[in-house]
Amino acid sequence: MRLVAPKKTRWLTAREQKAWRGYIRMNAVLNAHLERDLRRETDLSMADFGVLVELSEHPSDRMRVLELAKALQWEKSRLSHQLTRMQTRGLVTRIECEDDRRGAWMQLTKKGRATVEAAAPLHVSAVRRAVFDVLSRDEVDSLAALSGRVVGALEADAADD
Amino acid sequence: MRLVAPKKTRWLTAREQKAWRGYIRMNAVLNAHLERDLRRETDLSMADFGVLVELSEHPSDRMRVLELAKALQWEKSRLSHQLTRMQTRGLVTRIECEDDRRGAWMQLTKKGRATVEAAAPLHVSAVRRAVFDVLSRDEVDSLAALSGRVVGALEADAADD
DNA sequence: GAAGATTGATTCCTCAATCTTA
DNA sequence: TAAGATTGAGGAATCAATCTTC
Repeated sequence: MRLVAPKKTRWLTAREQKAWRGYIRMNAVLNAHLERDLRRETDLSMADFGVLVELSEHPSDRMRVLELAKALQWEKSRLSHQLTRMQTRGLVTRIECEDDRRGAWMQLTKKGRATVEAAAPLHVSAVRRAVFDVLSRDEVDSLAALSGRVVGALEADAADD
Repeated sequence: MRLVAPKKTRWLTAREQKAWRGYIRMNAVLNAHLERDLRRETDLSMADFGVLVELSEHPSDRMRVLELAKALQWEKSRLSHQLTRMQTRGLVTRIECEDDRRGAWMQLTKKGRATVEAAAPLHVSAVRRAVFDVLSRDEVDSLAALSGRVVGALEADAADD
């Protein structure tokens, strides 16, 4: 026998719904826009670009696979498939890891670095036009703050396992 | 011969970078979390759920395919494939359109309605816990406002074609 | 057995081509 | 010819299973 009543659903208030639907829609529209733009200008997907940027910001243009997966918040198998494809395109190479022979380093190639350096300004411009030219200073700060809070809470939860 | 110097890239300022990276990460983390949660609890993907919700909010639980595509901001072929799968699972049915024989209505089945009604409270709770329990009133309003602005600008641009 | 990573099957998304009716 | 919609092929993402080294 149940000792407590089933918890009644707390639906979203009108203002919460407005925020949530807005966020969902911004996501869909913005992603689609940036993806198309990047593909048109550079022959890279956002996924490709994300990997390249991450690598390019690390010492010697290289990272351990798992480290990269964590940075991108990707499943490791997704990353593995992605890296295989990028390898055949000559954007990255796999390097054996000396001290831990299970693991591997992913290294940006010359072509990979040239590609990301060519793509970055174009992508930044697209982001600027779509987002930062449109938002006020306060809105920008608020976006940073609220993103940090949501991510922080979720990661704190995930730590309780 | 070029008459103007190549436009120098206006990189993101520190605060803009913070906001942008935060947003990207929130996206990744939040999507992954909500997707997993919904799948675990209901055997529905976010894509499935989105379609069901949209239909359930329209008169007679039905919509024209293109109308649905626009509401979800999806490519029509993606939607078509998705609907085919959902049809085989018995969540929706296709109904011929009387006045325009090219088109079709998508109709929520009984099972579809039951499914979305069971899933909705669970999903809302997940969203509330991850987002709205964490944000202040001002942040919620700001999220709504900034989303609206970004979407508005992008759609205004798209109209210039 | 667990950690680091890959593979294969399946599902899902995108692009271009197609089909039918307006 | 265009609008509403589907199809098929190929590329990308997920899940479970696997392989190797710790």
